[in-house]
Amino acid sequence: MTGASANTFSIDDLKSRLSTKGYKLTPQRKEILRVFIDNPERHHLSAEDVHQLLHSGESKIGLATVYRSLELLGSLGILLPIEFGDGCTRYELNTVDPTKHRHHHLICLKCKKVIEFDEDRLDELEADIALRSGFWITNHEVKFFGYCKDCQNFNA
Amino acid sequence: MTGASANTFSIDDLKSRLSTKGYKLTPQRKEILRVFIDNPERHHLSAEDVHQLLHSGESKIGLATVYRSLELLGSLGILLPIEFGDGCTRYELNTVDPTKHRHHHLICLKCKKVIEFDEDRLDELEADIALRSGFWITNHEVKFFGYCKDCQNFNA
DNA sequence: CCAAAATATGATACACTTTAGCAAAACGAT
DNA sequence: ATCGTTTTGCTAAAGTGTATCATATTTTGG
Repeated sequence: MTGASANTFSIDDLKSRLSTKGYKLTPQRKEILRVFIDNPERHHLSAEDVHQLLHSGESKIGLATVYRSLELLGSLGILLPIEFGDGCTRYELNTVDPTKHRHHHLICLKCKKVIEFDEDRLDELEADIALRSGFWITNHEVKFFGYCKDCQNFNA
Repeated sequence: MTGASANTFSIDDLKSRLSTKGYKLTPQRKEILRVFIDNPERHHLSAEDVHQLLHSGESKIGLATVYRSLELLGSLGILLPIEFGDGCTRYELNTVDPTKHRHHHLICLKCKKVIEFDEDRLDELEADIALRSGFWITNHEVKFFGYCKDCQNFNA
């Protein structure tokens, strides 16, 4: 037990996932994954965010490496990319258990606040769509747009 | 009746929506909306797409104006912005009837094909989330990622 | 443990989408 | 028709992400 919750990935998971696909375990990749593991409250991190967080320590990982590593970790299913329409791709830790329900995002159109909502309820719809379309669905993404409690009084 | 389906916006709708908010009706804005109305089979248009389609005619509308108009039409609820993760914001015509169910998008991770699925079934979930979070939800967006019929045999 | 082969990194230049700034033109109300 | 305001078009520039390539590191096989 290395300290990570049983619900998310650990550095050990990283090692095995990399090696089975022929990728190498480098200190940079470890550090980048650690940023996500060690900052459970700061998810939705962009490449620039990760780069800054790393450099606030004593790391000197190049920005290009951050971009490449995030994409790699995404392709391994360790991170999930999300787009909030703010001009950059953000990532969050995936859950280890693939049967686990996903969460949705509510995005305030005024203050840009993003809050999470822990309920899925899309299994039935997903199964139906897969059946009718012939798609093999591997993931889904749901976003609700609107105005949060603090902002909804100020819209004409 | 100007020829547009009763389900989508017409140039007349554009005029009234603009004037009630103090915006002006310009030929550029009319032409840009017309691109969407006249190309029902080509939706999911990016600013660059619209610019190209306009210039394949005899129009010489500047790219910056296209960007500004798309954002304006989006804020008026005439167009809906969508992000497919291909590096640009795309737009599609909104439906006039706000109670009309929205459609979802299935995105093939291999060939990048986007197909639409005409079923919503999120009303209950949306109402539940609105109640619990205090959000006033104005829109939602659902995307399913996976592999289409043609591509799902080639993934290890 | 060492050496060779393959992969990864870092720095920089580059591509691409989108925004900002400003002078000139166009809209619409009087 | 005139005036005030908005809009356009051009161009420069910001910002995110990718390509290149020499150098460094990891892994594998001896």
